[in-house]
Amino acid sequence: MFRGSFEHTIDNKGRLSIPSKFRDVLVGKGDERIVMTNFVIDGKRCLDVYPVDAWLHFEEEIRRKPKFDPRMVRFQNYYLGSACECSPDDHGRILIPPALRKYADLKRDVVLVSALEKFRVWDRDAWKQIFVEAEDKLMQDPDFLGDLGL
Amino acid sequence: MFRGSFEHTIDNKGRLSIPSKFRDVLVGKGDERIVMTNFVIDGKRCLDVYPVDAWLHFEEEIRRKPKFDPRMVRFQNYYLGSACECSPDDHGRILIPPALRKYADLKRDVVLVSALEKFRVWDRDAWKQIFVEAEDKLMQDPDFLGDLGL
DNA sequence: ACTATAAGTGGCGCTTAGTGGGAAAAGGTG
DNA sequence: CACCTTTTCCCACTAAGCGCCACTTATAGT
Repeated sequence: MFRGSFEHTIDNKGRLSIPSKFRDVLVGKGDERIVMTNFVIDGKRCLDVYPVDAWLHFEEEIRRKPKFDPRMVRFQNYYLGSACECSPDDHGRILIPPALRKYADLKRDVVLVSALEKFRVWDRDAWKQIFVEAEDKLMQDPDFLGDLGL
Repeated sequence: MFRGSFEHTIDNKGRLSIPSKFRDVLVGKGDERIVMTNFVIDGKRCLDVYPVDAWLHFEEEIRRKPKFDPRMVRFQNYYLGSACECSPDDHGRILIPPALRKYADLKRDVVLVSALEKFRVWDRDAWKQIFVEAEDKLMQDPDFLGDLGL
């Protein structure tokens, strides 16, 4: 399980260091390969990154579902269609394909944010907006927080 | 269960001593690891700190809930996304990640305040305000206090 | 009141994580 | 087949993290 958020930078060759705490999780699985694809939350684009085993498990679940539901076709086109597998180099860096980098508008400064069994990569400014909006909306809904035991 | 509040200082490397009374609780659990994340009360930001077992239990509850409710997505981004696990060094100090330190505006002087199964870390001035505000509002609501048997 | 013990704070130095850049290898194109 | 671009592997630099030791203040016991 990934935990925490980390500010890293993409160098001018398109390489991104995976935070060592995330890499530890991958090493623990005995397979450092990851799969990344595009995603969007609240109208803001980011990348979803899965350990390869979690991704395969996810694919398997998808395969069980009705294949010709038009929504499922769209989902496959969108989410599965862009998926890209890669392995970190010996410094724990991954090379983000230009298409995905462009999609999520990743320039230099990015944030890697845990999301349970996967993590996400955001442009730093976009993440800031997502974060403060989440903070605001949550604060305005004390009942919801109360239900969670906070 | 944590109890009490303690004024400590963060050294210039970002390390913070956990009060020995809090540490005793962790030692009693047989696992001194803690998980901290950001939180906000009455518009003032602080850190929530959980013993690792309490945090895992909490995560488990979250995982049961509907994953794609937008409020839950926001909550995951905000609360879980910033969560950071760490262990105290042999003097019982933890290193607070820069991002969290900045978030809660923790400079040098902080207060660690118990909150049942977890505790919170506040900038000392912010805590002062939270405290007197709580005092004021309570005094103006004698019925509420009466219900509590005070 | 004095001593002994523990708690909190500070600082040094080694290690490792994160980043950058150059050279070799691979792949694609005219 | 030669040339150019992209990827991969390597080496190097910097700064942050972490273990260790030392000092000071608080607490407790005689």
